[in-house]
Amino acid sequence: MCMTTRKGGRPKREPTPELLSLIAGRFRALAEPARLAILHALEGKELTVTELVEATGLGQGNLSKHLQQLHACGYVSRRRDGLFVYYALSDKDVLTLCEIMCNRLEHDLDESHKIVAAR
Amino acid sequence: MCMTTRKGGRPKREPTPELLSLIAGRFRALAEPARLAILHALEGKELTVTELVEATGLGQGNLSKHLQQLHACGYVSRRRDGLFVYYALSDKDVLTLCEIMCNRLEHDLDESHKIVAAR
DNA sequence: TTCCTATACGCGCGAACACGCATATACAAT
DNA sequence: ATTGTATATGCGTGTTCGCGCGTATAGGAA
Repeated sequence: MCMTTRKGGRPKREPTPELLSLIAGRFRALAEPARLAILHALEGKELTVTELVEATGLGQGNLSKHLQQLHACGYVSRRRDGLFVYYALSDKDVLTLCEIMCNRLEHDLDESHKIVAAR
Repeated sequence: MCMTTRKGGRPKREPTPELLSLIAGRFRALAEPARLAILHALEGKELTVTELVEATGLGQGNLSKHLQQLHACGYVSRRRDGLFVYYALSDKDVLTLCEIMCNRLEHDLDESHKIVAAR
């Protein structure tokens, strides 16, 4: 894990329960298909809530709540322009996280397929 | 996100709801302080369930269930030796994921601290 | 066999959460 | 002011999930 050995012999921070909860909360924000769909829709472009409603098929109220969570975790940024609020990805790490997870999934699904194919 | 543009102009796979659910499920397995504590305890060494009970302070039954989830996602591996079952990290990516998340958290907390200190 | 230890599993409760719906707020236009 | 549009927020409900407790299963020792 990340919080054990800091390179260079610096003080190793044992993960307190509070720290673990914070990290878990960040993962939890990504543990929902609807929010992943939002992040995917925002890849590359900046979108308003209404555009996100169309892109994801979610209800407006529901979508707005998901956006609050993503914003609270710092995954997306908000910009108001008149009536519209534009959301955009504010963290490039989140794409890396999803990519790693996706590669893992691909790998595992390939293995499952091999097992089925091998019989 | 990972499932949009495949380098080399290969067919871009639009994320189906099922795929998003699978990815979300993988993140959800990491969205729990208890499971993060387990992964942290397993870093570097292989431990039995009883050792993990001592290391994490979790109840045995509860811990066993968490281990099932981590195993189902492929994060940990199992090895039986007599009465004991040894668990170990089976995926190096999970450490990368936690490290990225931890760095994000550090960065955000630093910014929060700056805001407090600047006033 | 019987007994003991280690691990897994089933049940019930309470908390957290996603969703739909209604309503409130923010801003622009007239 | 009023009206309309865009976004946010509160409520009620159903579901998921973490946890504690008891019990079942697996394996070893006597």
